[in-house]
Amino acid sequence: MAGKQQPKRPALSRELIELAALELIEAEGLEGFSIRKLAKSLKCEAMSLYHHFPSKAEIFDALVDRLVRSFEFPSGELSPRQYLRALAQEWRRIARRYPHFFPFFSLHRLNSEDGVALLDRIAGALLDMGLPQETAARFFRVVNYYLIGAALDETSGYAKGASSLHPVAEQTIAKSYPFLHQISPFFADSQFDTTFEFGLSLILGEQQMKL
Amino acid sequence: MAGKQQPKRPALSRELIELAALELIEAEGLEGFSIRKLAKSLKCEAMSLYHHFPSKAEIFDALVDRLVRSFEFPSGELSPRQYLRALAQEWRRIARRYPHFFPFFSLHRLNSEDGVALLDRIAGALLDMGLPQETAARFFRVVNYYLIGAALDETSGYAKGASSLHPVAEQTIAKSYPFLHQISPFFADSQFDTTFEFGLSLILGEQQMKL
DNA sequence: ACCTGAACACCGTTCAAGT
DNA sequence: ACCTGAACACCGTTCAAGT
Repeated sequence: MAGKQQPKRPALSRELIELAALELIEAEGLEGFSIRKLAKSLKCEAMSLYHHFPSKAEIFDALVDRLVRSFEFPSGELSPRQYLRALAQEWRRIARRYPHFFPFFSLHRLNSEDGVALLDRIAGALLDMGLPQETAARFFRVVNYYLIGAALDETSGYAKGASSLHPVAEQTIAKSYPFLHQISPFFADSQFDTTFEFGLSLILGEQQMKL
Repeated sequence: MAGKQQPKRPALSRELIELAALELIEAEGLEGFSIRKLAKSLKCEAMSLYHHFPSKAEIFDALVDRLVRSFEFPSGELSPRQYLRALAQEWRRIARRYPHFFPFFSLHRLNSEDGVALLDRIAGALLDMGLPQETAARFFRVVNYYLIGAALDETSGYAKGASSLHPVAEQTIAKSYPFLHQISPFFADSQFDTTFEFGLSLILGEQQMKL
């Protein structure tokens, strides 16, 4: 009724741009993402986005923070091991929710305000378990190394990841690489959970390799 | 003496191009690399490179294979644990030799002929230790996850990696994030070796977390 | 066989301008 | 305040051509 004309689309906002960016990345991959495509998906000009973010890097930074803030801490009465397992599974959940963005996320230092808050809370949980500072620090990092490697494998690894342009055929492996062939069934996607738990139980000291 | 004119520079070859590419990547970073800059560093036109490699992706593939072939297996009388430690250190050596290229390397499946040969040889070593196929397979992957996470941290992590564009100041951490502040001295570069060995000893079953 | 230069379809970003 | 369009300095790659 008002004389004002209705806009064809909702006004842009950081929130809207971030959500569209994540969607685009998950649809097209990190390489397939561009500011210009993002603008198209939002039905605006590429330059309009610069009113809300000063650069592409700032958009990606905001996405890292968004993932960080989505981290949900376990609640309830949990033993230290149960708590650590829950943290690990939460990490995996985020990786699997954003498989294409995850490599960027995991190579990024978490030294923004949101990132530091997350790290501080995890550090607090480890110290709360009674671990000495040095042990807590080293263990924090060791578990993190494992989670990053595992999540990268799950999201961009064996089956889905960047392949060689000249991959060796399965039959060639069967014929010429007998050791790899013997163990390769356990490298299937369906084996991920079991392998992940195995490694976690080694690191958490619930089981020990006999070598 | 011959009538033939001397060329201003040696003829291009895959070898020459690969070495120059690695040098450029380590000098400028993965993002800073381009076919055009590579050509400039070789004093030729960008298009000349296409006579030797059909695409940029093929060059990167060749670099992955080059790193794979540079992997040196331990020799001499070694216990299983010593052998595994030597493999881990060799992985680290390569990561540190090519810190800028390493993230690309570690996100790439090793399913080229050279890659598969490397994986097969490592698989053979694990089976040789008497590990059952399933254990060998899962352990292979678990150690690999750890090595990838650790090497990424060492080459592009805490101190050197892609930072937030709005990093939190050290003093702010000291004031507002007490848990992180307590453990952060152990996150220094100088602590890498000790932390790395700690995690490795957990995974190799030489020591167990008490939680 | 080996290399070149112009051209094409993309990038991120600057700038000056429009409402 | 919010958005636009032309332009700039880059990309990887195709194509037709030069020796």
